[in-house]
Amino acid sequence: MKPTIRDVAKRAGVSISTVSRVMNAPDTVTEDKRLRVLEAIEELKYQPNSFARGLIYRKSYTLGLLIPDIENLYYAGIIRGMQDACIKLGYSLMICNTDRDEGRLLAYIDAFHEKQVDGVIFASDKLIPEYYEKLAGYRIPFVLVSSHSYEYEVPSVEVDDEAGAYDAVKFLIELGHRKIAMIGFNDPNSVAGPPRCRGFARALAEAGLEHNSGNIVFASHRFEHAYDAARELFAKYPDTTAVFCVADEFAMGVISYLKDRSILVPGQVSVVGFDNVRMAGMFIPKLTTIAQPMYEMGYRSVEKLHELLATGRVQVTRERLQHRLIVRESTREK
Amino acid sequence: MKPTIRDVAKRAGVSISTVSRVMNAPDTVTEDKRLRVLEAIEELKYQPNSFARGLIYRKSYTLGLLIPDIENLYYAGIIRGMQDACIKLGYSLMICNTDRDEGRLLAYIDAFHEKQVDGVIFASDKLIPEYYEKLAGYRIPFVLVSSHSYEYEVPSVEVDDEAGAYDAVKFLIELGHRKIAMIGFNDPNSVAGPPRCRGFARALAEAGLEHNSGNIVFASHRFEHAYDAARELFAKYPDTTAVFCVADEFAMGVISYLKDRSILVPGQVSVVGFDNVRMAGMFIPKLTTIAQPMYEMGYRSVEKLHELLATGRVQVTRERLQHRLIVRESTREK
DNA sequence: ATGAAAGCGCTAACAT
DNA sequence: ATGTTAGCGCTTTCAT
Repeated sequence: MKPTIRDVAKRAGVSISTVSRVMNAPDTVTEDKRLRVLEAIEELKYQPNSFARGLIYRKSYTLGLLIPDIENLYYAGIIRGMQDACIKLGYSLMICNTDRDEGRLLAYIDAFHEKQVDGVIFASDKLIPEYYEKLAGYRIPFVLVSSHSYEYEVPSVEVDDEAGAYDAVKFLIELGHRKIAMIGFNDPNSVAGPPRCRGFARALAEAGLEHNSGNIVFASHRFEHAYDAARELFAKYPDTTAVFCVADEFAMGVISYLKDRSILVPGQVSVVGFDNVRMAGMFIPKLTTIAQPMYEMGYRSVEKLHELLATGRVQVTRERLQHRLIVRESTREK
Repeated sequence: MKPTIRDVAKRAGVSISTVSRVMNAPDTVTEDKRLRVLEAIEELKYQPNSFARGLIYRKSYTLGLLIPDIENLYYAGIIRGMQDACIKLGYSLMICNTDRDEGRLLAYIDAFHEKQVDGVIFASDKLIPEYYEKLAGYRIPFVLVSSHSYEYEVPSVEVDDEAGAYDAVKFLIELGHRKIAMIGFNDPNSVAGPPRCRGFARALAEAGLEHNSGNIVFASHRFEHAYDAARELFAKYPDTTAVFCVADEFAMGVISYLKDRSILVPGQVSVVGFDNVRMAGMFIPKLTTIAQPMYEMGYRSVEKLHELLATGRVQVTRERLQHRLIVRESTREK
C-alpha cells in the first residue's frame, strides 16, 4: 500500500497539515518538525498522490501532443524540444500518434479531456472545424506547431514556409538551373503545402521562369509516394534539371528513383529537400535542404502553451522561427 | 467550469448515485431515468473526472514508457505497436525519452510514481540495480522490451539477438565472404551487444573462420560514430569484404564511409544491418538486414504489462519474437 | 430502484 | 506555529 500523508504524519508525530505545509510552505513550520517530517517522507518514500492534488488544484500538469506520424523524423526532433521544455516547466507530456486518422485524433481529444490535460499541442495537421469545436467545447487551451490558423485565433509556432520554399528555389536558380520542378504535398489538409507552392512560384517568376511554375507533382507523405511521383514528374517534364521537394523524405524518394534510372544526383539533376531531418546528413548524397529548427519549435510551443495556461493569453499569436538553407551534396551548378 | 456529476444529476432530476449507476451499472436503473441521465450527459458533454475516479480506484489507466532515443527510428516502430495496444486495452501512454541519461531516467520514474502510472515499459537499456530498486521501491510493475534481465525476474519481450547475428553472418558466409568484420555497440549498458557478438563468433567458428572473430570495432549508437568506426575497421582490417552491423544506422554509417573512399557497396564490400528500420528500404543501396518485428514487440509488451497488472503474474516471463533476414541491395556474392 | 452519506488523499480556511 | 475540518468529484455501502 502506498504511504499517505497520514502515514507520514504519524511517523513524524505531527498532524497532516504540518506535513502538507512542509511540502507547500516549508518556512511556516519550525525547523525540528520540518526535519522530522522530511525524514519520514524519505523513509517511507512518500510522494503525494497526484489524484488528490489534481482534484483540488484542477490541474494535471500534463500536456497532450497530437502528431500525425511518429515514424516521421521531423516530429522526433520536435518532441525532443518539447520534452526538455516540459521538464523545465514541470509538465508531463502525453504523446499521441494520430496516423492522420480523423477518428483517432478525435478519440485522443476525448482521452485528453478525461485525463484533464492542462493543454494540448496540435502538430501539423490542419485545424478543421471539427477539431476546433471539440477542443473549444471541452475548453482545452491549445497551440499549433508547424501549422497556424487564420480562421481561429489560435497561438502557433512555425517556420515561414513560403520564404523557405522561395530560398530553396532561388538557390537552384542561382546555380544556373532553368528547368525546375517540384514535389508537393497532395494532402488537402496540409497547411505547409500551399505556401511552399507559392514560394516556388515566386522565385520562378522573379527569374522570368514562370513557365515552370506548373511543374509540380504531388505526393502523400512518404518515401514510396515520392518515388512514384518522381516517375510521373520525369515522364511529364523529362528535361528537368532540378527538383525542389517539400520534405527531405521526398528528396530521398526522388533521388532513389533517379538512382534506379541511373541518373546522377547531383551530376545530372539537383535535388533540394525541406526540414533537415537527422537522416538528411546521412543519406547518399547528403541532402541540401531548408532546415527547420525543430528542437526549438518544440521547445517554444510548450513555452507558449504554458504562457497561455498561466496568463490566459499569449504575447504573440503567430510566431515564426527562422529557417535556413543548408548546402550539402545533392545540388550542383548547372 | 467543467460539469460535475452533480450538474448532471440536477439536470436529469435524479441523485448523483443514480448518475453514477448509469455509468457503472446501467442495468440497475430504470429505463426512463437512464435515458434522462444519458441525455443530460450528452447535453453537458459531461465526462467523469479522472482524478476523482483515480482516487477511488487507485488506477490511472496510464502506462509509462522509457526509451533511450526518440530520434532513433527503431523506437518509432515499437511505439506504434504500443499505442495500438493501449487503445485496445484502454490505456494512455506517457512516452519519456531518456537520452540515455541516468539521472533523467530516474527523474522520470519519480514522475511516473507521482502520476501513479499503473505500470511502466522499459526499453532497451540495461536494467541496472539502481533502476530496479527505484521501480521496486515504488512498487511499480514493469516489463522490458528489446531487453531482458537474468538477475531479476522481470517479464520481457525481445528478439533472439544471438540467433539474429548468427543468421546475418551465416548469410555473408554463404555468399562466399571469408574476411568478415563487425561493428558492435560499445555501450557497456547495451543488452543486445554481447549476444550479437556471440552470434557473430558462432557463425564464424562454424565455417572455420574463427580467426575473424576478433575483427570487431565498437561504436556508440549513432551514424557518425559508425562512420568513424568504419574508418578504424578498414585501417585495421583492410582486406575485409563484408561487414555485419548491429544496427541499420551503423550500416548506413559504414556505407557512407565506404562511399567517401569510393569503395563500392555491394560491389567490393557487402554490408548487413540489423533492425529493419523504415529507412533501411530507403537508403541507397537498400539495406540487407535482420528485421525485428518492432510493431509487434511494442504491441506485445503492452499486452504483457496489462497481463501483469490484471493477474499479478505473466504466463511466459521471457518472450522472444521472430526475427528474419531481409535481403536487399547492400550485399553480394564474393 | 433510488437516495443519503462515508471516504479516497490532499489543501486551505479556520481555530487555537 | 500547529491542529481540526470542510470539501474537491466520484463510487459504494447502507438505508429505505
